[in-house]
Amino acid sequence: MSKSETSNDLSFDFDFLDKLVVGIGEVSQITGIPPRQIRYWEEKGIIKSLTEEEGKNRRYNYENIKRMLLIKELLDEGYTLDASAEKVKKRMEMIEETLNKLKNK
Amino acid sequence: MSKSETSNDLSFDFDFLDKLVVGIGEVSQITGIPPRQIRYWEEKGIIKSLTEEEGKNRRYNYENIKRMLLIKELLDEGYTLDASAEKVKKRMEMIEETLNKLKNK
DNA sequence: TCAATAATTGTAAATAATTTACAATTGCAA
DNA sequence: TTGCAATTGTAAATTATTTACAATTATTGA
Repeated sequence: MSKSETSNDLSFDFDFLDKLVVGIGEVSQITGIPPRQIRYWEEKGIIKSLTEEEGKNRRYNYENIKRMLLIKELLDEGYTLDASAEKVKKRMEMIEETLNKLKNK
Repeated sequence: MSKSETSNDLSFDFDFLDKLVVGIGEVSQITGIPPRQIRYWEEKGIIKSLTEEEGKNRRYNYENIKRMLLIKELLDEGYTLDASAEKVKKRMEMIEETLNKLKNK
């Protein structure tokens, strides 16, 4: 069975995560990070919205959300924003690797 | 390690799916179903938004989205909307069972 | 302590996206 | 061709988000 077909096993969920794109309000609900703070992080270049056009609503994917959650954790641990962002970059690579392994299985 | 802690294994993704809530625009992007059609299905009672207050924007969870995708498939196969919804109900129970097994592992 | 910088927060005005309601259209089977 | 299911169109009102400018709070080194 192809990865893109619907099924009740787990292969579908990875396709789902690939397609998943949400707005700032949803990200805020999911992560507990206020929209204002998300915009600030983006302004600083810590995260990037998928939206290309100016003035349109921001869109984030799973990787973005994951990144924000990790940064939030590190901030709580006492790291600065820049240090957190740096650490997360490395951590993201590990996660990405894990997901890719599972996706191509 | 607790299920709610962040990690680079998969247990996190289930927590993520639990928290995932998206608006109608995002659902439309993810599923390919036009917002107008999603509202129509809701009007008919086929799906239900999480929003309690009238006039506020609709919110959907993972189960809702999965349901819509399954209905869309069955419609393409030639089933009526009501028949699709009925079939999906049973299919959802199987999926729910599978997810619960994995969540509590 | 004081100044400087980092991080966050507040908010008004403009714009984007969604809602409801009423209506029209399309497809199909009896 | 009639009837019903399913979908689609759209205007006006409302909700949510954006940008821009500014203020506030926290931390750190002199």
